[in-house]
Amino acid sequence: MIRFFNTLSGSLEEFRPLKEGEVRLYTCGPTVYDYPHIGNYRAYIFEDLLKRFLLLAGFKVIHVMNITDVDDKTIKGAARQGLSLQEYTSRYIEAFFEDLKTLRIMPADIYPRATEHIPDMVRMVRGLLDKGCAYYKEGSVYFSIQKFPAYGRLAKIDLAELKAGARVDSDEYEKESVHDFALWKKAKEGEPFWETELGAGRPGWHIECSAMSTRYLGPSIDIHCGGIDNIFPHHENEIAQSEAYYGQKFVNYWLHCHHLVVDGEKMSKSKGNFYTLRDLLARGLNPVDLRFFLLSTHYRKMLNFTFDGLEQARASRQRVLDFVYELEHRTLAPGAEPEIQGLAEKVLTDFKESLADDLNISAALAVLFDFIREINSRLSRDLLKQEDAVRVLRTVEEIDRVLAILQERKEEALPPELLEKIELRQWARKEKNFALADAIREELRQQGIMLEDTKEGVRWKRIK
RNA sequence: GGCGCGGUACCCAAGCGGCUAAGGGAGAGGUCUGCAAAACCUCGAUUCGUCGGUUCGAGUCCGACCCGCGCCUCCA
Repeated sequence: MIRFFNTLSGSLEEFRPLKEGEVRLYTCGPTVYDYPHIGNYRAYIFEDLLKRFLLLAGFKVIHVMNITDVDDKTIKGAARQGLSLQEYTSRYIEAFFEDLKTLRIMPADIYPRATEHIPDMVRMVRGLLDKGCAYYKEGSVYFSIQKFPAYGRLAKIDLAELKAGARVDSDEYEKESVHDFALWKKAKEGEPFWETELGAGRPGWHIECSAMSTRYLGPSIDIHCGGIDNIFPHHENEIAQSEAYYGQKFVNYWLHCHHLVVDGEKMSKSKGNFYTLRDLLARGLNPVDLRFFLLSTHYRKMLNFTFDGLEQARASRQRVLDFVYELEHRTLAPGAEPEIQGLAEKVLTDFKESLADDLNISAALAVLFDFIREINSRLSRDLLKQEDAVRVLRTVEEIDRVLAILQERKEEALPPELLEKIELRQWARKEKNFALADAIREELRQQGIMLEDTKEGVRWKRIK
């Protein structure tokens, strides 16, 4: 049984897709006004874990992720640099896709862009106006939350308490009630706009997700994800629009990822306390280590980013890599031990079951590490045969369909002059000229190559 | 003020009423090795923010309190 924590009910629920064996997944994507920071990627990596788990569990997954390429920030950014909106955003879109690849995040099936779905949004806004759930005010269209009694259910916000008080709304447009939100914003001097039946203007932020998710996934979908900060008002508003328009339940399971914090404070653009993936790559970080770091803490738990934490993740992942390396390079006796097959099967089952429990990654990783220790132990006692090693490797690779933290298959080639040095060192060792041998090893270490002497011969790996 | 999250070993982190409180990192000792590295073995919280309560039995449920954080405004 698969269980997820549904923000809507505030509790764990058994997961049942609308259509047997298929999952319709919508995840809130980036607003492409800048390079995303690694906090943003925590959310995308959580969604990647979810998706990969569902695939491993045998579901067909239809995944849509939007790209917000028109909003206040993109408009401002483009204007500042004297670029067209499209020129400005295309850079960041490209960078985003590059980052996804770097972090081994599986691509969505469709990446709809707001600017390419204006008609869908207009149609919805028109419909909401017709139903009396929206109104015009000085050329803009607003959703009237009074017309949607369930408003506040997701965020558990009481409308009465939302009244006037608290904070000042920074929106520059006029509306009837403070918490009504813009569906369509009237064109402003010097800003991009679309000439539509609603008048000249551009869409509000929330409507795009409603329009684009229903466009590709239908009016009701299985899972909708995002960061915890999207709950209110973004997702609350999406529910209001979509359900008011279609008259049926919009999303069955809302899954939200907690924040990445740095020094105990939320990482965010406005606070300036953020790192982009590029920042970290420039520091020599291995992106897959970052992936593992972001992946290995449960998605509903706040994660504190520190370089020490990153180092711990690196070391932890290295243990898995060393294990795989060992299995691939050890010379073993032919045949198979009887218990290995059962053990491998149990590991896979336990791994899946752990994840089935609201993506309990800690438990899942514990299964993997227990397995590694068990096999290593047999390895050191010469209790593993050739066929066992193959089976164990296959199991780890199966697990890695979800984790995606293993080394790339291709063997990296070392420059010939380095290979020559390794040869020379082998000769020196044979001659018992250990001073020379150690000097060469040290020299290679300086160049980021670590040598290990094993019964099977020398092997090298990159450090860092 | 309202809503919500977290406080488990030196660090990260599972556990959601009951076998000896997972797992990873770091550390200590040992085995192997020319030396390293990796791996293996052993050690490491009589204790789970504090104080009460419920229970035969509580990190695990209830209450109060302390500490840290998030949302209520664009934000993953």
